[in-house]
Amino acid sequence: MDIRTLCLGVLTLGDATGYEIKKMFEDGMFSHFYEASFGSIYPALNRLTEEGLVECTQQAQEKRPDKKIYSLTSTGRSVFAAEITIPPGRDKLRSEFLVNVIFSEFLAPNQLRQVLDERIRFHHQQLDEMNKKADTCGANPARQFTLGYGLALHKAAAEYLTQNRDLLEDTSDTSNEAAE
Amino acid sequence: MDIRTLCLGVLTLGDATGYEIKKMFEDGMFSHFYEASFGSIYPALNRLTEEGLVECTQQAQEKRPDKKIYSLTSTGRSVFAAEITIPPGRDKLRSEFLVNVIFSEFLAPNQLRQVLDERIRFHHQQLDEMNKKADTCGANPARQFTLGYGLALHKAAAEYLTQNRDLLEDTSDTSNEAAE
DNA sequence: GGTTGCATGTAAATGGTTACATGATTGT
DNA sequence: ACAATCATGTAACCATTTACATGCAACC
Repeated sequence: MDIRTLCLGVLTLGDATGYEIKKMFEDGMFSHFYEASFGSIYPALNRLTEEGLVECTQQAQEKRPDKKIYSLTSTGRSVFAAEITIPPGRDKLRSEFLVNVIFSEFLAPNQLRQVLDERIRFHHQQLDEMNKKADTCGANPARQFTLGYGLALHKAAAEYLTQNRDLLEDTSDTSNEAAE
Repeated sequence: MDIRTLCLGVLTLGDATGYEIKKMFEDGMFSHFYEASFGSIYPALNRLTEEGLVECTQQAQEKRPDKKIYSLTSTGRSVFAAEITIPPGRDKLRSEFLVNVIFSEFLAPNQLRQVLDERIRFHHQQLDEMNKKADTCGANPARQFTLGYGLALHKAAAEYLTQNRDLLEDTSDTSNEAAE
């Protein structure tokens, strides 16, 4: 699944500009499980327009570039509907954090502590953010579900890290003794 | 963090061939949070050899290509040690599953059911695999920790999905009534 | 007789990011 | 004064995947 398809998906929720779509990946709905930069979104929208899957109505603005409001065409909608029925592939994850953990013997104790502190702080921050969003998303069950999913996982992660970090940190402490 | 660095990391654990490194990403230690194909590993090892970060001793084999056993040089080890102290970037995730969930109104009820069933099955399978590995990894606290982390997250995910799938599925059922 | 495992590699295509270019407005 | 927000876009670069090429051995 590429950015092109994701853009179609976003537009099923209502018309939007490229800039607004970017925000969905930055703060919005998708921010927790997908990323996309301007450099991929704008070309995607242009290509989708050429292919007739979206339409674009230009809206002149005084001192800024014209705002280009994209909307899904009926072709676009059915292309997306077809795309979304393809069984989802595996999640793709790259976690530098877990690489750090696996190779934590290479880290000084205070560095490891910092990495773990920061990670736990991050999970708590995500929990806060998601709790705030939970009110906003009202009666949409899909958004409630994904938010709940995010909450459940960040909570589990934060708890695991808090409760088990000593497994990692005790060893670095005792490695002097253990080596002797 | 690129495959090059990951290869250095793997080699800190002992000498290995490209083929063996690939297996680490397929079944081994890294399989749960990183992926890599031959097309990235072999060129990475060649480049690392050119740069003097790894060494390669060829081992002739009768009816197969020579086995190339790579080992870390001291330069390689210190380059890796430096690399690993860089604070980890954010996890990069792309979850087609969650895209499916967000846009689940586009799925027929039985398709959605299948997607959720499959996902729950997947988490249980991962739990099984990790439980099996837990015995194998003996006294290495870093591996125990990452495995425990994986177990905690897959468990939380499986539970959340099992307990809350009706949030998604009830709506598709009642959408006929709600629309009327 | 077909698939899996062993073992290496390359070339093309993919799909993205980063950095640049432009520029007013609003908030700190 | 400086950063952030709004708003679009391009070009160079990057890392990686996919598909191909080779080929025997062991298992089912």
